[in-house]
Amino acid sequence: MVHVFRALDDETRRLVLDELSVRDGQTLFEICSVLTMRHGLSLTRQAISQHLGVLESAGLVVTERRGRSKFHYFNPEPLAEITGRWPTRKRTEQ
Amino acid sequence: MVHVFRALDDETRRLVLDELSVRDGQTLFEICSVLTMRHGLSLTRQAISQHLGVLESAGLVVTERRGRSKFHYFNPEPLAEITGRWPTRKRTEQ
DNA sequence: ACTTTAGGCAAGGCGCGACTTGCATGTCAA
DNA sequence: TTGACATGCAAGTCGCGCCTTGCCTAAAGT
Repeated sequence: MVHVFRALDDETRRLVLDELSVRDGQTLFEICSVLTMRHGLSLTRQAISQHLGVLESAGLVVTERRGRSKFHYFNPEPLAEITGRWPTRKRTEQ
Repeated sequence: MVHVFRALDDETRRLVLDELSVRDGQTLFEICSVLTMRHGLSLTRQAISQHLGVLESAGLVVTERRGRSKFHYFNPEPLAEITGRWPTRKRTEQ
């Protein structure tokens, strides 16, 4: 089980979440190609796969397998832990 | 300049923000002792100092120096980057 | 059955971040 | 000014995370 904060501490994983926000339910290869085309990333398929594993372990991505394809969906629920941990207020006067 | 996501990817730094949320404007030694007492941490003063440096570099902590003391204040503003990056909606149907 | 396609598993390299140790700087009190 | 207090700087160790390479499993097409 990977912590949400650690999952978000990587620009590639954040870009993956960006992409899934635009178009949900993409496969590994689709994510690979769109990351290469639109963001100039040159990573191997395994690298992206490991990133997706981290995101899934953190609960930020849920998957569904159909045949030989695996579809990835963005799940924003764990983000609530971040927004709820600290009160969003202005700093107090000293 | 440290990224907000990286600054938050450390339980010690998150505890520091927790403590500053409870009582703002603490010095390095105060943070050290309260982390040791209340959270069972056994870190050196330098370790905590480096953590505070990361938080300050990320903009999550602002400081003010008076004499030989340095006071640390929690600044929640950078957290907006997290909450604003991804839409908080339920996942679409496939 | 054979090939192609989509993905998984495991080991290794490599760099960076967390932490420590030691010394230096600057401030306040007596 | 001398000593104690609060913090800063720098080098070094060590573990872990990111990425690659290589091989394997399984589903679909022909």
